Formats: sequence, structure tokens, C-alpha cells
Amino acid sequence: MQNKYDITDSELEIMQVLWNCGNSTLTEIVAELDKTKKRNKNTVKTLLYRLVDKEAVISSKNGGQGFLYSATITEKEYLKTANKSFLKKLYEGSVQKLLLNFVEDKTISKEELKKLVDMLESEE
Amino acid sequence: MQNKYDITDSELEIMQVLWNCGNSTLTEIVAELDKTKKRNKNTVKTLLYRLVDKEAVISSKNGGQGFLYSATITEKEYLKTANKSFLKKLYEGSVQKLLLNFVEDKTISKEELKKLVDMLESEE
DNA sequence: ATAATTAGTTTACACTTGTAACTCATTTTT
DNA sequence: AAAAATGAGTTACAAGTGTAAACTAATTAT
Repeated sequence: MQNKYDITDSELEIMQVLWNCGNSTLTEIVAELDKTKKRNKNTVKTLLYRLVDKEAVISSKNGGQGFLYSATITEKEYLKTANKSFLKKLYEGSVQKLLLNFVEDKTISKEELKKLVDMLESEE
Repeated sequence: MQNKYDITDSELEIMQVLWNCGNSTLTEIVAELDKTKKRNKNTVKTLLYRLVDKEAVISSKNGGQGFLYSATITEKEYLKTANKSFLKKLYEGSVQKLLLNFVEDKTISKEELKKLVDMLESEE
């Protein structure tokens, strides 16, 4: 491993806290995670440690009571690589194939898809 | 594990052969995989064995020289669950969010997306 | 029929991942 | 100041995963 974009499922939950809440201390991260699923503080520490190890997160002194953890990659950057490997793994890298599948299996209807495209059009 | 939709990356490559080429023998699968990446026959055997174990594949006698392996789930069925968990993990389950991201990060352009929707429209 | 090959099954092993305890230093409380 | 709590860093461990060897039974070639 040792690639900052190679983030496991549990690690991702930590990154999402950092992305959503900004730089945080261990305690803050644990508190935030607890909103959805209880997680032992030590577990979070290990996860943070691994993220620091692969440089997806850096820690910095925070006046006295502990460290502040910060993501070194943005969520968008991460999503981009994650999307790409998902597409590659299941759809030969083709977004078209993915979307056709979504429509076929009713994950999204043609109408919704059209509405979405219209929205994108009018936006700009 | 022990869920037939819970398929690892290496196992998926075997499933893809079965989906693309239909029921196949071990030798055929190995030959097909070798087109893209060399893989030890024993490795393929283990992978097949694990797939049989979780019932994503069944094997049946094939007049003499070996067994025929067949997928018990279709590619579409598999993709549907894979899509869902991908969306859930990264986009709070929202296709909309995913598509917005694709457009934002230029994985697909608005034009291409529109063309695709038009195609879906005219199809039917 | 005996040797060689092949396929099915079992076992192995290192690395990854989820989960958490342990240690030691620092900070806070009494 | 001594005791208690907290946090950083380290270590642990079982389950999952990629990869492949070993063993055994069946099939094919000589």
C-alpha cells in the first residue's frame, strides 16, 4: 500500500469527518463518529495513525492538549481516483456503461436523469 | 463473508470470464485470464474454490475430463449490488451526487452526458 | 498396465484490515 | 505534589485476501 489515495473503508470514515468538519482533534473525531456508530477511541487512533503513515493526514501540535489532524488530500481529489478505479474495475472505464446500467436497473429513471442534465445545462 | 455478492477483486476477474465466455472449464478460464495477465493455475483453482464455497459459482461434471464451472448470479445482479454499495460508501447513496461529481471532475462532459440521455430517449 | 498429466481438494503463508489493548509521557484534578 | 485522566505511539490478533505449493484421485499417453 503506502499510497495516500489507497484508503480503506474504516479509514474513509475518518477522512470524511476531516473533510466535513475540518481539522480536528482525536476527541472531536471520536465524538463525530459516535453520532453514527460507536467506535473505540483506540480504534480511531490506529486508523489515524495509519492515515498519517500513508500521508493522507498530517498531525500538528495544537497548543497543549493534543494534536490537530488534517487531511492532505481533498475529498474531490479522492473521489476522482475512487471513481476511476470503480469504473475501471466494473465498466471497462466507461461512464457510459455505468449510466446505461443505472437506467437499466432502475437506480435512476430516464426522467430523473434528464432532469439532472437540464439542471446542469441551466446552471453554468 | 459467505455472501455470494461479496466478491473480491481477484475473484471478480474469474466471474467476468464466466459471464463473458459462459460456462467454462478450469483450463479455459486460465487460458482466458492469460490473455490479460498471467496467473498461476493453482491460484485460479483456489479462487474458483472460494467462489464455489460462497455459492457464486457451481461446478458440474463434464463427461470425463473435468468440471464445468458456472456463475450462479448474473453480471447485472452483481453490478446492481456493487453500484449500490459504491454509491452508499461515497455519495450517501445519491446517483445525483455521483453524476455531479463526474461532470465537475471532467470524467464526462455535459455534452457527452446530454448525448447519452438523448440516446436513451430515442431508444425505447 | 504403467507412467505422466491433469484436475479437484487441502494446506500454507505473508500482507491487509478491523478492532482494540498496552505503555509511557503529559495534562488535569484533588 | 500525588493521583487520575488523557493522548500519542506501539503492539496484538483474528479474519480476509492474494498467491501458490502439496497431496490425491482420475484421465491420457506410451
